[in-house]
Amino acid sequence: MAKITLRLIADTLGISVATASKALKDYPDISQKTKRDVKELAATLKYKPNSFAQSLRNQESKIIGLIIPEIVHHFFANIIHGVIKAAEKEGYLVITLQSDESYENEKKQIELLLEKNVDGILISLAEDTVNFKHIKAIIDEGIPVVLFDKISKLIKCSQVVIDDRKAAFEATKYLIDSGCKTIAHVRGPLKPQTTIHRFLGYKDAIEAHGMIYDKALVFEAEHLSYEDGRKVAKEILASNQNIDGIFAFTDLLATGLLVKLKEAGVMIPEEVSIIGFSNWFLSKITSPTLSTVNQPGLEMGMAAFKLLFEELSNKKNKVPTEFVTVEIPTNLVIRNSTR
Amino acid sequence: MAKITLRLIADTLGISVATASKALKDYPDISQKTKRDVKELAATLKYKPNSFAQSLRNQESKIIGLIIPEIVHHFFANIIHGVIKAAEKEGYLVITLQSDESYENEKKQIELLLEKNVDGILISLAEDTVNFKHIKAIIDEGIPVVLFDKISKLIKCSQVVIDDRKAAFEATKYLIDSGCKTIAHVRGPLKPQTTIHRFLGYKDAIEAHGMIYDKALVFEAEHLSYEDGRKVAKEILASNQNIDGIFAFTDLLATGLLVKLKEAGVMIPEEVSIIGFSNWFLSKITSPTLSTVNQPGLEMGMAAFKLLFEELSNKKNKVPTEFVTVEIPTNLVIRNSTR
DNA sequence: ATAGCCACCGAAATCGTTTTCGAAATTACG
DNA sequence: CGTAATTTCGAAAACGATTTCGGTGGCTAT
Repeated sequence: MAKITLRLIADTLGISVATASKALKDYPDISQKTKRDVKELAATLKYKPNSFAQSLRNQESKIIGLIIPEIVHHFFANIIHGVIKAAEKEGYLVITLQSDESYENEKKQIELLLEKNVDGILISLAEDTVNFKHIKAIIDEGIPVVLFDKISKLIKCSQVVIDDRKAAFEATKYLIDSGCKTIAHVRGPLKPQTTIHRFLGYKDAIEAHGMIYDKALVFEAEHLSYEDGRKVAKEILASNQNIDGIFAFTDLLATGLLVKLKEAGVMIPEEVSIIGFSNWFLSKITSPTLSTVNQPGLEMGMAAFKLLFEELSNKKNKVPTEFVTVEIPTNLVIRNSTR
Repeated sequence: MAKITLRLIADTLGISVATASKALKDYPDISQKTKRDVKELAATLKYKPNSFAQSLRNQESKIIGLIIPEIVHHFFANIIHGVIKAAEKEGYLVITLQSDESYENEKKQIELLLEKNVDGILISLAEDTVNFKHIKAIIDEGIPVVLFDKISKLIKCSQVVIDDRKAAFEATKYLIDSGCKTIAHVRGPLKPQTTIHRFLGYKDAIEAHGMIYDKALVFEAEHLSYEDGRKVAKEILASNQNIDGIFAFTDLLATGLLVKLKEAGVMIPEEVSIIGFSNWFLSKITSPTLSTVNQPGLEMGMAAFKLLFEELSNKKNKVPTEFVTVEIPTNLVIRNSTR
């Protein structure tokens, strides 16, 4: 069976390709009858315009790229879902790529996406990425880029973030308000920029409530893993500081802390309150269930696409885009690991 | 700045577009000098072939589609990762779409992918999908399709699966071998076809080891949720059957069971052994940690792409493909919820 | 009859790359 | 020197859809 092209439709109807094309797109200079005929035939033949030809002609692919550090990750999976969902609504499809937190991969993958002529790119920066030339280069080429979550203020483009500092402040404040007197913070390694923000939020809250910030109450986990949560729990137990509240950098750490402390006979939350960060799936199934800060991945993904979409539309209409930074609100999810 | 096209390169070098094109692709009928010149200029101008034009000419997009029921899901996230990884190696990019377990969405999304002229499609069928006309239709159109995980034997194409029945058999056998005398099975709703296979594996194992299959030991969870795991745990407690081993349809159910039983004072695994299915992330952080069947998503994703890639290559070389069903081996992961 | 004005339609250029086929230029060889 | 065999190149035809810019032909108004 032959391919269904405009040519075929035109020939069987005895009209020109141009007329057929215009009929399908409701050009005003085509008679009603011709339009009907063309549309009918197109429908019965199940004509699908060849996207390559369309893209070549219109210089747009209706495909966007999405680069994230890690796919198998509750938060990023939510991001992917949000992006795909929002994109589908506007007729865009999404090519997803994983950078593995590597700058080199990130660079390579941007190339791959550009080779496929995606209309725009959504990126959450890899931990390794300290140099932004590769991002700036594509922006200069006129390809719209929107950054989300792992962003850099040094890059001039629209961004989607949460206010880590404020969220950390709220979490710590909750511990204080619920009666904790000696509150520890378990932070992550230096690499993710969020580490410092959440730490500062913790410090802000301590100091804003008449308590004294004490360096000895800040513990560092080498990796953001369950195992390292357990390790830090041991340190906390050994430190003999009467800690009765812990704000952990992320749920996974918090879970490690929680389980290890429980194993050591500590009552959660009666003796020690624990609050995590991200609201991963697992926080619903620890025992006790984990209080945490909800980091809304779905909303962030959707917001990121919307920004990109606007920029794409502006570009088509030759309207300049002014870059904005959208902040997605977080919220405390109080469960049973806090008083 | 003007676009970098072959035309531009050809003009500045005073040669024809045809020659420039051939020089870049090392055609034997181009002199070394010309090749050098063209390649050099292309490099300094950062020439990137326009993929639309290439696709239009070559009738291939080097993009494949991936449709899964749910992105935010540990197993499927692994699948996505595997597919993307394997595809990237062969120069393919992946458009991912989520069917939300809906047949209608699945149909629509296949259309979207076809409109974008993907070279092939990878699908894990939605629960709602009982009719396979839409899949057969695209196969008949000559678009390679590979099914994985949620498959149907009624569709003639390559598939990637695990042997649910065998895996369930092994899991139940482990319970028996470790001394359990009264083993319950918590199954899911009827919709996922795997429900029946895992149930049969359980039954096989019971009967193969001189035990008597007892319907009263099979509990049905309405949804595959943590909450429903807890609900079933209550039923189990109320049933007074001296159950000392449970094989659950999936880790989430198992976790609900585990937590609720523990809350009720049951010692895990001393009094009741529990084994789940899938080896989700959460099985590493329950307490006790959960024994389970590892369902290797990454490998399945990679295998699925490889099958598709072979079929794509065959198609290019006009070699017919014979469809195969690849079975990815599962393995027991014994942790602390079993004796 | 001529001009003016519609309503419809189509030829052709364009998007950028690939590949066939033939032509030109050069070399080899009897 | 003439002919054959190589090299080396380019014109042109795809691949399909879109859109501009003119055409027709038919009708009305003067």
